[in-house]
Amino acid sequence: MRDDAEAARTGLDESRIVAAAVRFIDERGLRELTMRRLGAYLGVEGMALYRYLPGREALLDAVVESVVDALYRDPDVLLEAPAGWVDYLQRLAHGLRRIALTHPEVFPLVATRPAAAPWVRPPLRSLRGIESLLAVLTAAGFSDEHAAAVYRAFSSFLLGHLLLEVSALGVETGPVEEPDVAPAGDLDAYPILRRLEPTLSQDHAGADFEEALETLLDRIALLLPARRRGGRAALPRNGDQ
Amino acid sequence: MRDDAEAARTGLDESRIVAAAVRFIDERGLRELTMRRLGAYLGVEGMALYRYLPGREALLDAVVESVVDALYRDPDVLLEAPAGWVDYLQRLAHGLRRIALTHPEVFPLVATRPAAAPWVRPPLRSLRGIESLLAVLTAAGFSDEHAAAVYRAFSSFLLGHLLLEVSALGVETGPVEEPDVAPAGDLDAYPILRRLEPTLSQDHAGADFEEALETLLDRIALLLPARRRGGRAALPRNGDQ
DNA sequence: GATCGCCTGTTTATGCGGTAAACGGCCGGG
DNA sequence: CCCGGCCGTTTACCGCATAAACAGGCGATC
Repeated sequence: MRDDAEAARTGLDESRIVAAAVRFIDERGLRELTMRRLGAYLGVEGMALYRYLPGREALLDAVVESVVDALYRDPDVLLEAPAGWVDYLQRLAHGLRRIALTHPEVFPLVATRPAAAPWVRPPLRSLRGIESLLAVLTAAGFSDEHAAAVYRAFSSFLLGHLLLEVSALGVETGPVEEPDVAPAGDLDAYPILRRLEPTLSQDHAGADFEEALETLLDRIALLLPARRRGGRAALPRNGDQ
Repeated sequence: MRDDAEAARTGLDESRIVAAAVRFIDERGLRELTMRRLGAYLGVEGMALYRYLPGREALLDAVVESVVDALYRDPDVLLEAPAGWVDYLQRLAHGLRRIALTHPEVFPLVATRPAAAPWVRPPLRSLRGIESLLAVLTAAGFSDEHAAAVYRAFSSFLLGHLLLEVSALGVETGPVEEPDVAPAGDLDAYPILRRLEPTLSQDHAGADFEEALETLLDRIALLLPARRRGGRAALPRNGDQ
């Protein structure tokens, strides 16, 4: 059924399969992903994938790893030679945010798939990435305990903000949607919500992310002895409305 | 096949089904939940559930709603008559954390299921809850924009912290686990990780949550004119190590 | 250059999942 | 006493993940 011309284009391979899965999810959503459909997407029967992957779960793990590892291939992020811990955390945060926004259908997987070890905190899932983060922090003068605390705080920050940002993009809604009665028409019982609805619908994701990131960095800087803060976290001015 | 004695215990009902689903998930995990299995759990054929629910998705939605609404049935949370916005946010945060820890297998559902409206930010999923939150904030003197900003910041905070806390409980791991070679034995390539592993494995979730909550509340208080802050967010002392 | 074995993708088959539709018994009102 | 409707059951369908048997082409060996 499948002959020469097709076969040339085919040429399976784990990395090709995973890349196709990522594109498939980006295009059609995670819930559409099926072994058979991914096979068809690659011009192949579904069962062919099992020659390269043990099963569907392994495929999803590989998808997550592939997407997260893009951080270390991104020239803008270059996590290996950072100019100080602040710069490092900023690049890390922006790099992960870029990944989340590039693959909004994949990101929930990055965020919620069970981790390899209990201390691996999504969305920072790569051992190499965590090692690198902790190395930068301890080199910058954070104690082991503080480095661990920063890692925890940073991962919570990223998970909360990015998961909410991508979910606001309307990810994962089924194929056809039912406008039902009216879009957001049942707010009559909730007067404040009704009044604030336009305000709530405004997109502040970028600015919120930046502001929360800066605040977190300031808070982290306070863990360091004053002389090593690099100008960060001077006395906060009060009443800045 | 199923006769009198059994039938007496049966007596289906949407709320009974949803409650059973919550218990089922708590006991066996989300991935074990199946219409047929839930039926069996209730002493009934799987198809019987379809008389009360349109389908599996609707069941999951109802599970989420049921778990979240427990907030408003909890006498410790009493969100209707709060003593000030700080107290309100603290009760809300602690109430949700209690829910997350009581139903760790359900919480990822609360956190990631597509919301009814784009401005509904998990894990705060109930219109009533959001209305109440916004009412308290605006009554306390926050502008509409600030109230919305607080809502956004608070939901990000809760989502990040609670999702990570429950996922650290080892939720959703398959039935049998493969210790494979050794538990966390492949750290040889990551010396800092290896050194910090005991530190990272310590459980700081409760203290981290409290500290991040207090910090967030301080930051929120700065949005108010100084006279309305209720003693919160005085000038932060510097260098508190 | 012919043969053989392996690598790769295909076919076939099993069991389970969600769900539609037809079914049948029981119960309360006429 | 009958009958309609409510409720759970049965039967049936299709798609999914996956195991296992299969086939064809291609390169290595003689």
